[in-house]
Amino acid sequence: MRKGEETRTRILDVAEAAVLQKGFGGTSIEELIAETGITKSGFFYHFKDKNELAKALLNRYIENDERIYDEIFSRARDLVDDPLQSFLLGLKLLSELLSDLPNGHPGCLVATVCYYERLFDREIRETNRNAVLAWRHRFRGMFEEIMAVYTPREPVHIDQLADMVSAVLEGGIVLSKALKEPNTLAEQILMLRTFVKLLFQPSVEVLRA
Amino acid sequence: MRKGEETRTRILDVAEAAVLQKGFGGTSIEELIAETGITKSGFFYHFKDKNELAKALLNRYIENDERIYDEIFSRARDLVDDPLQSFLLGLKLLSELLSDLPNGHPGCLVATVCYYERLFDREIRETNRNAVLAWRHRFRGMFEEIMAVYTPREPVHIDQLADMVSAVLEGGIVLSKALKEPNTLAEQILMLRTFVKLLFQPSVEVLRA
DNA sequence: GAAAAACTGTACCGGCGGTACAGGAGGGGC
DNA sequence: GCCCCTCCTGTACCGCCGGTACAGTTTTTC
Repeated sequence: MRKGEETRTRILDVAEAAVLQKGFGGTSIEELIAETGITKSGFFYHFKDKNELAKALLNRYIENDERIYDEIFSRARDLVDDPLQSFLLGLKLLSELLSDLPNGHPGCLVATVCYYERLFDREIRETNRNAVLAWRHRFRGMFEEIMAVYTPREPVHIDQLADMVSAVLEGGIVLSKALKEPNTLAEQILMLRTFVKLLFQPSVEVLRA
Repeated sequence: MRKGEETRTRILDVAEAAVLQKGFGGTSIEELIAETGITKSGFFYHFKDKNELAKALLNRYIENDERIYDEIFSRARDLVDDPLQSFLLGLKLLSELLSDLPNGHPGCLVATVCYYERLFDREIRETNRNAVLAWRHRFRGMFEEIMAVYTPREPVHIDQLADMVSAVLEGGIVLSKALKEPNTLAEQILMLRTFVKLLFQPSVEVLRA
């Protein structure tokens, strides 16, 4: 019971790194068992096929992802009262966390899955979709709190605004990986921060009035 | 000579659609030749291996991509004189073009390649990197023209601002695909447009003064 | 110490990427 | 009318990989 979990985790660790570098189709089971130091039979004891591995990988990734956002934004919430300032601080903390990653962001499994849709069953695609909807829900909640206090200087749809956070994150990851510039992702988060600031912060002129 | 080009193009067409749906690793040569109606020998006459296919695919994709941006933004340039208004119009045209795609954006090969890095040789990764740098260069040029006339309301690095266009595009594609909501991409472009507008347009308050 | 969990070993299948090589159809130039 | 070049087809083969099957063994847990 306990030992099994550990091996399973080790397989998932190796698999996650491999999949983010080579995609699902480019990652062979043989290579995973070689690196994990397990036999093929051992692998199939834990996962009945590659699809099941993908499912476990994606679920674990999403859980971890959610946990990180929970931590960052609840910490920002604790430090600052105002919802706008708290969100801006959260983005700052996020960008710092991302720029502290030594080799850059390893890649997002949700993006990997969406570029592999036809290879997986409906359950995985549904899980993936729900992960993006959860991001939307999370950021939407934050923008609702902000909009209860501030009025945006331009009309925006709140869901689209929430999605923009996810979009800049995903896009930033792609750029960072393609450019081999780890910092690009953190910089993009800060660009997004500038946008949110501009959108909600009363202008100097208004304050003067 | 003529016939060969045609077959080659047909292979690339089939391969591009397949790769964007299943990734490189998930796309088999056998399936490509089945759909193209060609034999395996015929395929290898045109491309000596999968890596060469990837190279041709990526180069063609990038060229086409550049062509589309050229058309859209030069058209916007013709219609409007002011560099800011011209860029905003370009984003509008781009979002319209994207929302007119019946099945949504099929996916970006540059993103696919960056999630497959370890599978390809250095040449392909370099090509991919240069494609992203070309986007940066393109949008940087536009923002330079804008900044010659307008002053941003918040301090921004011009390269990061240029990268944000690419980031929102790439991120929007990921979200659109994952959510199965074709419109999300177009909406994100318009969100970016709102940002650029806010960043450069003199506020109402200033105009009143 | 027994039962259950967590594996190992072996043998096998079919699909796929890739190689090799021989040969043929069709068109353009001489 | 012949030749050569491009553009393929056909056949045979290799080794890797995903996956199956299943019997046997070690390790953990209670």
